[in-house]
Amino acid sequence: MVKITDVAKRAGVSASTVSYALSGKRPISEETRLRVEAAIRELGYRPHAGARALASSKSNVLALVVPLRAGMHVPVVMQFAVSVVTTARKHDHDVLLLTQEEGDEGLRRVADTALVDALIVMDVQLDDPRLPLLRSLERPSVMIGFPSDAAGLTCIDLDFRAAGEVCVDHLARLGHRVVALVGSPPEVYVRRTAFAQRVVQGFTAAADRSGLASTVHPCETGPGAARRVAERLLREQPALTGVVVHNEPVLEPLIDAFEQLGLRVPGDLSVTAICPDELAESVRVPVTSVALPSAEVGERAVELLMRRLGGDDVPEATLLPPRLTERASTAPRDA
Amino acid sequence: MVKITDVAKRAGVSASTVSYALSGKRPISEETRLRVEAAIRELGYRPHAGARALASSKSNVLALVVPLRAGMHVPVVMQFAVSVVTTARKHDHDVLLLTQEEGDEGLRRVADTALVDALIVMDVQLDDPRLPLLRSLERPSVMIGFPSDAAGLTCIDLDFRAAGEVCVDHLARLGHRVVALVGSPPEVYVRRTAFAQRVVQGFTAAADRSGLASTVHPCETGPGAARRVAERLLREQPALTGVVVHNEPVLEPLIDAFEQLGLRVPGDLSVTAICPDELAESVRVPVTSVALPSAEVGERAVELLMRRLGGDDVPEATLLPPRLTERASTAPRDA
DNA sequence: GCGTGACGTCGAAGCGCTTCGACGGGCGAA
DNA sequence: TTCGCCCGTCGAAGCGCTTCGACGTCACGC
Repeated sequence: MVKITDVAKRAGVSASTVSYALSGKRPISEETRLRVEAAIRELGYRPHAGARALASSKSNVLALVVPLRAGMHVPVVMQFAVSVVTTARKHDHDVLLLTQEEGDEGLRRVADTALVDALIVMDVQLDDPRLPLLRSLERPSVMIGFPSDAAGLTCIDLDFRAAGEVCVDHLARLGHRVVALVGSPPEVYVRRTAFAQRVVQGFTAAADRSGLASTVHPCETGPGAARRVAERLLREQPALTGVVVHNEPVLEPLIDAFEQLGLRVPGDLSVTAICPDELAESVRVPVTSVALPSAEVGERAVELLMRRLGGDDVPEATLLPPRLTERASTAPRDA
Repeated sequence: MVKITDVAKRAGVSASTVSYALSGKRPISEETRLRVEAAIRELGYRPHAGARALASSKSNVLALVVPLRAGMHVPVVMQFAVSVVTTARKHDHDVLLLTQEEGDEGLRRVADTALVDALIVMDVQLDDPRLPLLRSLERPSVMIGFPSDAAGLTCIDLDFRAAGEVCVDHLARLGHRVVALVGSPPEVYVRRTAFAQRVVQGFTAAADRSGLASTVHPCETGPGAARRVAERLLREQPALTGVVVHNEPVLEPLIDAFEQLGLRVPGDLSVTAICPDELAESVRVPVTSVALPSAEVGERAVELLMRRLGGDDVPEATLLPPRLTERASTAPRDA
């Protein structure tokens, strides 16, 4: 193994000079720096991560806690993880993968052993049990999602409340008067997962504000469940003309079910969704949707952490405004 | 920060004794060990990961390289990753997440800086460009999938060739004489991804062996593509009664398309798939399938690495035998 | 009764890097 | 010309842990 002293010897300087040439924390003359760089290249030198972490008390590793519970849409989680890794690398950091399963103990372990410098936590619940721990940890963390009490924590997410509102407003503007929300599976609400609740709030508030009749229907995944919800909607709300879907796997089967029940989309029924753009685009009838910007959230989350690691202050709450893209699945009511 | 000397002081022993009590690498009297453990608990001591890595030249971290290219089925990747993390934790290791994107340089970096002790590489191609690097690395690695030349490398995967054979054999046993394989998107073959190729080989070999007429059709994802493939199959092979699907996202749309074209499954057409069990079970007509045992592969991959890190020899190739589960989508030809 | 091990513990020497204080030389200001 | 300062570099002191060799003690066998 080639070490920093080997490089120093070859470049004819001291080890500390090599270190400073690498980190840039002290001025080094152009000439020396070039000699050092050449030596590094010639010897294929790589600083030892552990030694670095020990001496500098910085591991340059971020922890990412991913959820694996029922009702989470996997591609979104994956896309998010990839975006975190990619962004972390831009800042010269790596990412350690933790599962929800490990719980508090896992977070405490990687933080206390100085394995990681900071943490990113996904799938936050309103009353998340990890909050006290995260508050007490001496390392910065960013949560994806908003607990009810976010004081002292850095959080970021799509503004799901606004997303629910935007969907309703869009339908209202098109003249729809009776709307329904097809939501996530029941267990997601039971767990009080923050984002699902907020969509409901936004949806209901916007409907009330515009004087629309509205109902909310949690929905299991799978075509069977989609079919049942569709039938139930038509039975209970015969005047229904606008639907908001916040449940990725059910979106396509639901539209299928409506059409099989004799309703054309968007002729008889306008459908909007809160889901990743790729999904909205790939449905047979491209769906007007509010994008789920997982990549952007991941990127911003890492950047928030980097700023905190750099000692900067960051806003506690970052709410990304919803962006609605009109596609083929919505139309004026009288069209 | 509480360190090992603090623990030592409190327990009235030397630091090395604490270390040995923790690692068990030298005998420690019951009594002393209990005192040390008490001190650790009382002080909330956690060994510093970097210091440990430096002193022992073991980081207790594994690198996992995940693919993010088109045509990969995301839930499978995710399930695999989770199983790797879970198993690694059982062996007191953590997992560093790398993306394919980082390429050779990423692998070399984490290996050479001693950030990780070993590597797991997914989505191996027949002529994978990373092979020379992996061979030259001083750290053990396990590949998920088989390149054409696996000499000197540890590989593990489902036996995809046998999986293709098992599907055909099942159809042949049911009396089907004309079969088709609906495969992964074309780019997967162009990249010469190992597992896709092997399914084709097994499928074709088994069909030839049993004297079945057979064709192979790469297929894009999405309902449109499924529909087009279905139409094409019926046009080109009117006598077709058996289909093998090796393309997760297309499975359900394809069955829909067949039924819309007037073919009942399994009445007119028997369908078998190579896909995760959950998917096969969740289709409207539960599909007879060969399971994709991602969790098991992940677990075994980690265990292979652990044995290699422990200095044991392991077999270069581990092929998991296919396991076919009969469900509702296949029936005798004359039924 | 003494040599021989095994057992249990200690001290010291690193592991490879960062960082702090110091120091010599050059230069601008007085 | 001299003082002071900044630039560029060096040496030494750790960072917190593991591991090696050594040492005292005790039990056992002859």
